Amino acid sequence: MAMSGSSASGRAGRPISPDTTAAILAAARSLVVVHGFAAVTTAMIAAEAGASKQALYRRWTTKADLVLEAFLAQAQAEVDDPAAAEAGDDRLLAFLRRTCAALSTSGPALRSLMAAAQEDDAFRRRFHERLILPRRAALRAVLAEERPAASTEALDLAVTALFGAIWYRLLLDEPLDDDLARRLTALVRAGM
Amino acid sequence: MAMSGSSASGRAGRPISPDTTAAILAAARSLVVVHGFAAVTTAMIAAEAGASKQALYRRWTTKADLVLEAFLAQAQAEVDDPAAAEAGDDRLLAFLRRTCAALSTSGPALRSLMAAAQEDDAFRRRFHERLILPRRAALRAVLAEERPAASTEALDLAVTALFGAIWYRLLLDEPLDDDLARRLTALVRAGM
DNA sequence: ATATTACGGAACCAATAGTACCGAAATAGG
DNA sequence: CCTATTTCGGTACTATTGGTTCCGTAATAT
Repeated sequence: MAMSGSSASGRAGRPISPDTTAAILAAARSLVVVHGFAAVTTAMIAAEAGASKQALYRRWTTKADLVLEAFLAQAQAEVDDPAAAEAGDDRLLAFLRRTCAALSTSGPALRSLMAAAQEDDAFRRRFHERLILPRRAALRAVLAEERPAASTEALDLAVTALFGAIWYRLLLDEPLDDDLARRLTALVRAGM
Repeated sequence: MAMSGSSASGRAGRPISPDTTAAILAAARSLVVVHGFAAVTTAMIAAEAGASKQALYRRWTTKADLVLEAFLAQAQAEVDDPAAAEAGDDRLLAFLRRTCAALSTSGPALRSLMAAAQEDDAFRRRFHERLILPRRAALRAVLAEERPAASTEALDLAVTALFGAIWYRLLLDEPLDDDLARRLTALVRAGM
C-alpha cells in the first residue's frame, strides 16, 4: 500500500500503517452492519480488510474495543448538533430525533457493545468514557440551554431518564421513532 | 431422592423429578450470585446440583433460559407489592425503592441476562415476556392508581422512562439507591 | 548497515455451550 | 409381574472462536 507518512514518530522500526488501520475499521463497520456483532468473527474482519488478525490485536485489545472505535466517529457526527440548528428550533426535540434516527442503523451494533460491556469491566469503562459520557454531555448541553436555572443534578437526572428510555427500548427491540422523541420531550418537560 | 409424585402425567416412562429441578434452580441461583453469569458454567451448575448436564438441557433450552427462571420467582416476590402497603403511603416511591433494593442482589444476574438477550432472539422474547412485561404491568398499576385519568399510552411512557433510567444505571454500573427512587418519582410527577 | 518494528499468513491454544451415548433406575399400562 | 418408555448421573465428544505465537519479509529510524 502507499507509504503515507514522513518519519515523525518517536519509535524505531516500521511504523503502524494508517491505511491498514482505516481498512480494518471500515471492514469491521460494514461487516457488523450486515451480519451483526456476534456473527462477525475477528478472522472475517481481518480477511475483509486484507490484514492479519495480528494487525487487529496490535491496535485494539479486544473485538469489542475495535468495533466500538469503528462506530464512534459515525455516531458522534450524526447526533451532536450538525449545523448547530437555527435559533427558534426545538433543540431538544431535534436532538432526540437525530438520536433515534442514527440508532436505526448503528443501533444493533451498540446493543451488542452494551452487552459486551456487561461481562468485561475494562471494556465497560472505555465504552462509558468514549460513547456514553460524550452523548450525555451533548444532551445535557441542549437541556441546559432551555433550563439555565436548573441544577446540574436535575439536568443529569433528565438525561438519565431520556437516554434510559431510549436504551431500554433499543435493548428490548422496540421501535425508536420520531413519535417517541416527541413524547419523551413532553414527558420530561411537563411530567406525567 | 424422594419419589414425591403419584403417577398423574400423561406420559409413559420415568417422570421428571421436581426435586432435581429444584436442586438445579437453587444451584444456578447461588452460583450466579457468587460468581456472576459468565463465570458459571453449565458443568458447575450440574455438579453443584448433583445432576448431569443432560438433566439441565432436558428442562431448559439454554443456560440463559435456566438462569432466567432461577431468578424470576425471587424478583417477582421482592418487588410486586408485598402486603399491598397501607393506604396513604406513597405507593410509587415504595415500588421504586423495592425495585432498587432488589437489584442490589439480583442486579448482576439480570444485567447478564439482558446482555444474553441481545444476541439471541428466542431468548429475548422469553426474557421480555417473563421478566420485563410483568414488571411493567406492576409499575403501570401503581401509576394508574395515582393518575386514574391518564391514558394507557401516557402511563406506558412513564413506565418506560422509569424502568429505562433504572436499567440504564444498572447496565452502566451506577448506584441504585433510595435517593434515585425519590428523584425519579419527582421527575415523572412534576417534570424537569 | 543494523536494529527495530509492522506486515500477511498460518498454526495453535483454551474455554465451554450444547450433544450423544452409556447402563441403571423409575414409572405407566397391561 | 412385564415391557415399553423415559429420566437418571456420568463421561466423552463436537464445534466454535477469541486471542496468541511464530514465521519470513518489508519498511522505517539512526
